[in-house]
Amino acid sequence: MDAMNATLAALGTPRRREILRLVWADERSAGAIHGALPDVTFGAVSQHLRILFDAGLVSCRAEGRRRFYRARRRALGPFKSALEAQWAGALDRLKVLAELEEARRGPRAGIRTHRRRR
Amino acid sequence: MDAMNATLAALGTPRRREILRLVWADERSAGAIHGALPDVTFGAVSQHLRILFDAGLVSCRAEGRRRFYRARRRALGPFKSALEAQWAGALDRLKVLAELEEARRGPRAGIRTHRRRR
DNA sequence: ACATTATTTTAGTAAATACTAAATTAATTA
DNA sequence: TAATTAATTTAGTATTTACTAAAATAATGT
Repeated sequence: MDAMNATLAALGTPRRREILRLVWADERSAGAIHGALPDVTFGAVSQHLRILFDAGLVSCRAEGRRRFYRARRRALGPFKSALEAQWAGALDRLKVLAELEEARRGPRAGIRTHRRRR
Repeated sequence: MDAMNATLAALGTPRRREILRLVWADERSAGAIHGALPDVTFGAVSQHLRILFDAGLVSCRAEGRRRFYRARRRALGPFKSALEAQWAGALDRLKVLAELEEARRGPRAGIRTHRRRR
């Protein structure tokens, strides 16, 4: 997969754009990112971070047991301004929430799925 | 779904970017687009065209029984230059083919799926 | 060593997606 | 009118994806 495909695939979901936004201005630990996204598990956040990292859209700095992520704004090139423009609107956060709700998929929180071996 | 989400979701697959490229410089009929994509059915192309149209990334002009599609380059804003840059490379067509092959999903051509009522 | 904390990875599930083949719609032509 | 052509839409399937919960990994602290 070339860089363009990885970039556009990674940016193709509202969830990952929300994560990218959280690490846009400052770096944040994976746990802090998860804390800002109350409707998703830590595991899911970690998976999205990996996709963003593999696409080269975020950097990762280990410090102790934490890992700090930060948007690689230069790597986003022409997409940088488009994302910033969208995030500029004051009511945008509400739109993003509605959009996330609309775009949700997969099992819902609290639904029991399966049990793993002990 | 806001415009940004529709745009990035539509651009998120190599197949739709390939279609967009085909209608980048000149308009083409749906059939001509299908003709340039030998590994996909006309129906699948039509579905992709609808997604691109709904996202506002292509325009559609009916003439007789044909429909001519064309990229709405202005609507692509900051993505325009990124796409053009990727398409500029001479060997890019080969890369796109490899990428499409890698990204293929769904039933393969020739596999019998089901039979509809007569 | 053991427990705690932070994160990743794995295994499994539900939903979305990309696709095919067939049916349908619509415009043109015989 | 019926046949032909161009395209869309529908119904059904396989694959991918986004997710959860649990297990595993890794660093730190006791």
